[in-house]
Amino acid sequence: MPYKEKSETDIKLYYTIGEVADKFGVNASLIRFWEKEFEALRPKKNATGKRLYTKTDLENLQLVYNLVKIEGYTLEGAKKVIDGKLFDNRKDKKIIRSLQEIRMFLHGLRNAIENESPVQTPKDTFDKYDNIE
Amino acid sequence: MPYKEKSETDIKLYYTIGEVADKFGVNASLIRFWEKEFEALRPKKNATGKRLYTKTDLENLQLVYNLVKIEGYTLEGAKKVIDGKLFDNRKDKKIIRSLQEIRMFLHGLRNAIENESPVQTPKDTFDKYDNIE
DNA sequence: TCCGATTTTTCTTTGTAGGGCATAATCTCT
DNA sequence: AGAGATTATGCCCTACAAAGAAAAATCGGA
Repeated sequence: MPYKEKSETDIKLYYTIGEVADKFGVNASLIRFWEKEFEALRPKKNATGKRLYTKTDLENLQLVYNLVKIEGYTLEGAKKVIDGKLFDNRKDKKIIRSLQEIRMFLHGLRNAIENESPVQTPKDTFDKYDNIE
Repeated sequence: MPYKEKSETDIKLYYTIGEVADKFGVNASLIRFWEKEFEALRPKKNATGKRLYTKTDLENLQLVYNLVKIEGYTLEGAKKVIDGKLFDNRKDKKIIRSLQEIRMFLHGLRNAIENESPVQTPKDTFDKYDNIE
C-alpha cells in the first residue's frame, strides 16, 4: 500500500501531487510554485519528501484556485484576502450596514410587541440573525 | 479661460489628466493605459484631443483603482467584477441570502400587522430595503 | 495687450522589469 | 519504469514607465 492509506471503509486519506494536479486541471509545477507563495498550501511530507495532501489541503488549494484562476486576483491580492485583511469593501459594507439597521429595527419592534401586545412573537426568528457580523 | 471651465460659483467641471494623476498619486501614463483596458475610463476629449475628466470619470477611476491597487485584482479580474460577472462569492452569498430571508419575513409580518392589528405600520421602513439586491 | 521665449503639460509610441508560471536536467524512491 | 523531488533556467505576457514630439500655459518686454 503506497501513500494512499485506506481505512477499512476505503476512504482515501492522502492524495499525491499528481492526483491533485489532475483534479484541478493544472500542472504539478504550479502546485509546487504556489506552495512557495502560500503558507496554507504546505502539505505534510513522508519520510522521503513526497507530498501528502489531505482533504483540508485540497480545500485550501481550492480557495487559492478560485481567487487566482476564477476571480482574477493576483497572487499578492489572494494573500491579502486569505489573511483577512480585506473583504470589508464595496457593496459588502453597504449590505452589512443594512443588516445592522434592520437588526436594530427588529429589536425595537420586538420590544414594542412584547411590551404592548399579546401577539405571539417569533423570537427565534429574530435571534437567528444576531451573530451575522 | 482654458479647460478648467468654471461656473459662477466656481465649481470645476473638468479635470486634466495631470490633476487626476496627482489626486490618485499615480503616473499619468497609467491612467492612459487603463483607459485602453476599461471602457468605463474613456473621458471626453476637447477639440485638440486633450482629455477632460468629469466627477463621474473620477468615480469610475476610483473603482478601478480600488480593485487593482487596493484589493489586488488583475486587470482582467477587475473587468469581471465591473461587468458584474462575479461578486456572488464567498461570504457575500450568505449575507444576501440572509437579507432575502429577512425581507420575506418582514413582508409576512407587515401583512399580518395590516390585516389583524390597528397598530401603526412603519411602511416606508420596510420599503426601504426592497431593492437592496 | 500683443509677441516671442521659456517652461510646463499632454500627446502617442516604444521600451522593459518582473509576475507567473513551464520546461529541462538530474536524482531518489518504490 | 514511472512518479515525484529539487534546482536552474527560460520565457511569455502583464502592467506599467520612459522618451520624444507637440501643444498649452506662463512670463517679460515693448
